[in-house]
Amino acid sequence: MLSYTEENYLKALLRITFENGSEQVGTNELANVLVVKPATVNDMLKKLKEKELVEYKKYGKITLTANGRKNAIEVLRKHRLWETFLYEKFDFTWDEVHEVAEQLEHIQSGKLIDKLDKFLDYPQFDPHGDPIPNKKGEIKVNFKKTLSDVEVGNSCRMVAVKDNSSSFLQYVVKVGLGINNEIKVLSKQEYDALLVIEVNGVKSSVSQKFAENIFVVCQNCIIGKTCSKTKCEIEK
Amino acid sequence: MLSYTEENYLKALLRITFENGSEQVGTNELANVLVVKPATVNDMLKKLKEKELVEYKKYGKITLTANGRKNAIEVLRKHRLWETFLYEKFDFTWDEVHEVAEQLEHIQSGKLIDKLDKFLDYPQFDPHGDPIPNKKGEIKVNFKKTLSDVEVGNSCRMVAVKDNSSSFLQYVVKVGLGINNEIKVLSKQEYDALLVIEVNGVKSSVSQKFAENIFVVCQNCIIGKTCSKTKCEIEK
DNA sequence: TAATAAAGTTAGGCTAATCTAACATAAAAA
DNA sequence: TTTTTATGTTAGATTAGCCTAACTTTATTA
Repeated sequence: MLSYTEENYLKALLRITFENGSEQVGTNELANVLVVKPATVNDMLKKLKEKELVEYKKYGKITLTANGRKNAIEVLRKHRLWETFLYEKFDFTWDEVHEVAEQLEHIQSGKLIDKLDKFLDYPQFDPHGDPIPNKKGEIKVNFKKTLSDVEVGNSCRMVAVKDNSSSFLQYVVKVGLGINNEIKVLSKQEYDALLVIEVNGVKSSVSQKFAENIFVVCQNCIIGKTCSKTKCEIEK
Repeated sequence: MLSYTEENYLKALLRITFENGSEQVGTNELANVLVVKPATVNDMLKKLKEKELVEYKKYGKITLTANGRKNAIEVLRKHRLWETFLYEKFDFTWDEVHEVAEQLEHIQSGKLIDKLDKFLDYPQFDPHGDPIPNKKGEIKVNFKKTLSDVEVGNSCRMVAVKDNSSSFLQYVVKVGLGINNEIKVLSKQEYDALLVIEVNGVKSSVSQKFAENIFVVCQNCIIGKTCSKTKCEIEK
């Protein structure tokens, strides 16, 4: 059984791994994320190494073991399921869910999580558009890509906007776009990256600048299988 | 902000208070309930006294202050709301809810509890038939009375049985009784305490022995206002 | 009422998780 | 390649919550 604190260390390691697109994590980096001193991280690392949850050598980088990763993903799964629950069932806003989910993610009960998952009808993404690991520990890819990262021929789903100016938002509406809309990228101009997209059967042309301000997720890849940080190798 | 452990001490004090029908709690008693050593309780008591959550003198008895009681009731409220949630929404059984609620009761979020309360439609009793304190901290009485404790002319609600033998349970069914049924006590024979009760409009006679094996709650009294442990002063 | 038992307290120790301050190593820059 | 900076480590201390063992006070009972 892992302590509340140990779980947080593993979760932070996983998060950094995702953000960096690399398995290698530094002591200071981890200390920053957890808001503790590097010395503290060092102590904990010894314990986690002892328990075979991380691998690291003196002055080297930290990586999660398979078992450490499994535990971290389990915590992440709980966190994101609870966020989804709070958002959908209890009218919490985007900014409110995180803090409470930080606490709820440590509740120990397999049955509770299974029931929660079922209750929410097995959601794949949390309210922030981040993917929820499934029971097997598989995670759909979501690197906070923008529409401009999507390859020609592929589809994605809009989850958020980067620019919140009203002029931009009005433009978004005009194109017929909204949260959760499926967007297919039909073509991309080589010269200026002008995109032709299709939303609800309607085709539109949008500039690169526009595309860079639309956050999307691609729902078809599992981390570690076919996707990298910048490129998403979908076969639909 | 109270720690997880401090909350548990306060909750245990409140629980003992209810069970004893007295505000006076002993160190060993508390240690037994919390499954720690008396010395540990002693240490914690100093801290709780310092924070003005309990009152006690050396070698004396422990009592909750108004503030300590308020905090304890808040934890109890959360515990019982979560039990109700697990039971009603997630198909947990009676025996499963407690362990998980022990964890959930420490989640800090006023909004969460308000929404939970609303989501469950402001329940007054948890799955065990124990009363859920309302937002103001008022608790409806429930001393795990049996049907034989109910005064003539009063009504109560069946919440459990004491005897689990099949012969008894078959008798219960025959009388038309079940969990959550409203029971009105119409009369009581002085000589042998034979009761005439009414359930769903049907009158039956039951023996004292039978009545002593039916747990009921009376839903109309607030602790500290009109009720004592053995007698429930209802004005309906 | 004196002896015994029960209840409560104190002192000293342990572990998990944190800190500061000083030190060691690796990486970057001059 | 040497110096400087960034990164990582160690030692020693602190706090919360727990323990055991020895002691003190209160309650019980012979």
